[in-house]
Amino acid sequence: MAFENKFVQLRIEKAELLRQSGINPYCNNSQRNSTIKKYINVNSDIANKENKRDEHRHYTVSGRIKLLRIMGKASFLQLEDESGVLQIYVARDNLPEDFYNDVFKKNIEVGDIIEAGGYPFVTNQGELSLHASEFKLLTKAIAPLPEKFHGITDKETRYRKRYLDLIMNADVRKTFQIRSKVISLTRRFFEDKGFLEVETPMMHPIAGGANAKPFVTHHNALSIDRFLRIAPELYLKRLIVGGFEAVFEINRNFRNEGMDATHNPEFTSIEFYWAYKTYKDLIEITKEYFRYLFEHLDLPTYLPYGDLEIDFNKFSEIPLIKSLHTIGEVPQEIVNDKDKILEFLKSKNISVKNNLSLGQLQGELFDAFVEKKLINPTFITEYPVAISPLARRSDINPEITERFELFIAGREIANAFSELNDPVDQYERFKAQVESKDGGDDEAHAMDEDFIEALSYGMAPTAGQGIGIDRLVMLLTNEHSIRDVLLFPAMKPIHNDELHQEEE
RNA sequence: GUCUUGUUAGCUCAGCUGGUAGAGCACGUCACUUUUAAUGAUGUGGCCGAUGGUUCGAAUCCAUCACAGGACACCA
Repeated sequence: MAFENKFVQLRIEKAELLRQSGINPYCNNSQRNSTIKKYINVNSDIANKENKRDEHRHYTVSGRIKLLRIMGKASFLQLEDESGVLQIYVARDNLPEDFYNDVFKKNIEVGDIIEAGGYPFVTNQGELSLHASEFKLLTKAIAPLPEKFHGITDKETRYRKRYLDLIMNADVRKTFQIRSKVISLTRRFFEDKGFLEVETPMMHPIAGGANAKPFVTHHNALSIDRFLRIAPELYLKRLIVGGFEAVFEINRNFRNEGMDATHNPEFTSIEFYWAYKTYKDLIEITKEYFRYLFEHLDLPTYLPYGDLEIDFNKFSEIPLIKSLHTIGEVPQEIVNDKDKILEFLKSKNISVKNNLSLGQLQGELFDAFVEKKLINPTFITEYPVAISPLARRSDINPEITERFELFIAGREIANAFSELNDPVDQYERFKAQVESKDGGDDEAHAMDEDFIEALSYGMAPTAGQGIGIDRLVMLLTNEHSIRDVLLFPAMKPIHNDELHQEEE
């Protein structure tokens, strides 16, 4: 039952007492005329004034009481708004008669949202404060806040009740401010380059554009199932067919897979497509994009990430096959021989699925021996065709594609390629995917004939790229769980009956 | 999915080889007009995650389940 907690009960009683004495505990006529940050900036000169005060100035600030120290006839409280923290000095004799004793001391407590008006002064201890002559309760908090010193540290509570986490942990607010800035800067960067922001469907008849298990939903009026999109790729390419030459979309993708420190069922990515360009141009624009982000976020390009240190000035580039030997230390002579790779993997106790092609095995080698070693930003290029169903073949070597993935701190951050625009080749690759799907690979790409038809009308040579925004923000904020960069990460329901109610 | 560690008051945490449930903060009451996690006195507050088992007796031991953290696997 709601409100059964005894502390909540007590505070509800206080709200009732306030009502009875004519004070609305949820009053909304705020008179705020300054944020706390502005107050602190404007009054930074007070320390140098006579008596360390200026009674001619008057400000009204609002916020949540984070700390309260009642000392008889005077009290100090720490007030926090979005912009900062300010100490308020409240004394009995500066307020209307009986207000301090009957209202303030009895019914105001930590967690309440209040408003205080008064003049700036500096205390004996040297802290700029506000000397209150007006005091108003704006919102009574009936639930007590977590402990004032340790705050809230339990990760489960922090994720399930993010509002509490945000109230108690200023650095968490900071992380999400950076996240917001990254998205806003990303949008501006691409707009300034002449890209058009578009919105493509979230509900797809065929889950395409990536290899992943989709979520399924149902459209009642049409009696058909729809898939939450796993990637916007195929729709964005249709727009290139239609004549838009540079498009991007920043939005959510949904994948019905496991959850861990780097995977949430819904995650945010930017995908952009650029006609008359190749993956080589994407390497350049990616470097430029990172420079732009660091400059506008005002971040040093040498960033710590856990035990690692990442130099965002040091971008390097190496073909996948070459990286197997030079970075992964896989013997040079085996990397192009299926049987020798299988033998090698076996000797390293790495088991792989049966019937993998050479390209897939090279991918396995890369995952096992190279990926984790890529700390500074590294473009791995020239992926095998077998693991790149939507990428254009190299004109020089038809077994590899014009593709790169960007790795930072041992993690994939971006995936890009010159797009496959030969409709017949694309059709054949879909067919190969469908065969491996029939062979048991439930994440293989489905046939999308509508997309093939679109390609048939001709898509200009195009390069396209996807960047995982969540993982990028993790890098920039030194966070090691995707849940720490998602305001409301996916959580299992706490109670069993919630979990199974759908089945009944 | 596997392994592993957790789950005790609103919050942060103790609780040893099984023997009446503990502290700090918060909250109540009292004192205190320049404090800084204010201070001093005093008091209230528990389905010990859930269900079974072992035992004279379980927060503690065992099993199962739920949720969470970490690692691994999967997800190119």
